[in-house]
Amino acid sequence: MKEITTQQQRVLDCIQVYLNKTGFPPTRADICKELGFKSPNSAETHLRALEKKGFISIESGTSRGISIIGSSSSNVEIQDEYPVIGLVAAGSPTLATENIENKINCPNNFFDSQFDYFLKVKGLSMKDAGIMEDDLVAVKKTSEIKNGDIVIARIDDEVTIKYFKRKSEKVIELEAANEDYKNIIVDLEAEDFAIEGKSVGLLRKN
Amino acid sequence: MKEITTQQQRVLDCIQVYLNKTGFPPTRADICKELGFKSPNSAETHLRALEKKGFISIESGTSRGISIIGSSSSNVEIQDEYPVIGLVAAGSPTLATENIENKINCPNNFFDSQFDYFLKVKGLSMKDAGIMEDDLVAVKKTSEIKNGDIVIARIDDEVTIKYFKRKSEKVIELEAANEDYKNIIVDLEAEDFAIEGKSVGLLRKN
DNA sequence: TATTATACTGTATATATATTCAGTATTTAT
DNA sequence: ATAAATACTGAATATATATACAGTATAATA
Repeated sequence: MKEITTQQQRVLDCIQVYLNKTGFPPTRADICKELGFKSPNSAETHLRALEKKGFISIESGTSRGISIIGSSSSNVEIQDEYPVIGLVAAGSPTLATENIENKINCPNNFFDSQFDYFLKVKGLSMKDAGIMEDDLVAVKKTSEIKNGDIVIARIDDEVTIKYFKRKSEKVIELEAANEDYKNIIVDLEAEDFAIEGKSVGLLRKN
Repeated sequence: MKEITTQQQRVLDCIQVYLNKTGFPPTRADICKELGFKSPNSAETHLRALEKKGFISIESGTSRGISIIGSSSSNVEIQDEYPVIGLVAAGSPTLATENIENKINCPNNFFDSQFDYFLKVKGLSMKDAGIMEDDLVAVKKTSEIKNGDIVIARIDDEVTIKYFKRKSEKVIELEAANEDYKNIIVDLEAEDFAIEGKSVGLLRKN
């Protein structure tokens, strides 16, 4: 992407604003009116410059045939709705309607990794990892877990959030980040154990 | 919103698909071509029906002047761009371009209160409040502060994030949430003190 | 120094496009 | 039983719009 001049930026912004306001792109005349140009050719030449530099594409012979490249339809950021699920002591954090406390809109690339839902944390077992009561942990449903990951794990019917540490082929330690809580040793052969997902981010509303 | 017929739904879908593909709405002729109609009036009457039922709006006398109501542009939630500012030991966290590390898109009602920027935290002075190194604190520029609020304060040229506690008319205590750090007593008459804002939320990217 | 890019005004025009009018037919309410 | 809504074809037209052409002027580049 080449350099953009001040005037070209104004034209580009004008297109975006017009799109946000009306839902369709402006004509040359619309741009002139908005930016105070007196000739449609002023808009035309700026549009051609923006096209040449790769900021927009222009469909030839088409009214309002302007589209901003890397924006809107071919959206970089897609806004999605994510459910907030309460961390209940018993039972899996399922996405069933009755478990959904509310929903939060945020871009789907908001955290470094894709995620599936927010988990509302109860208790202070991960206090030293900076995870406090009522914090919303962004959970990605996955079983690809590394040592040191913060996981949402289920043992029998109990769900917890803890650090993951593999001790051996058949033993996993779930480590709390609070000395008041004790770690959990899981024998994979003796217990019903499952990884619900892992934390990829955190959100706190004061 | 009234009932929609099968054909009207096809036209509505066609508009959406065309928008996603090109970035601008279709003409009557475009719709005909896509759906196999042989007269532009076929599209016209469907469009008028969709308008009457409140699914779209049509700008009179305007080419491609169709916008889908309750979609994209007329979004209920407004997505905004917020700068991320590094917490530097010296100097105010100004919104000058050179201080902006990057930008984050999120809805403007994301936290319970409006905010102005994200502050990237350095150090662990607020560890026990669940604020860790590199966490992004959503800061609202305000001087309306209550005791117990987490504030971004400046003393002379040093900026810190601490709990706010008013000791007397002219003395304020800035309290750390980490026993390894000592609290700061500010004499308002002796020092150059300012509240840059307060924390209204937190964001952490793992 | 010549050339290219930027930044405009002003006029003109082919055509892309919305929109109306005249029909026909079927289905759904009243 | 009649009106209204749906679902089309087909033709006509006023105008909205892209786009080319003719200029002028300044700044940047080679």
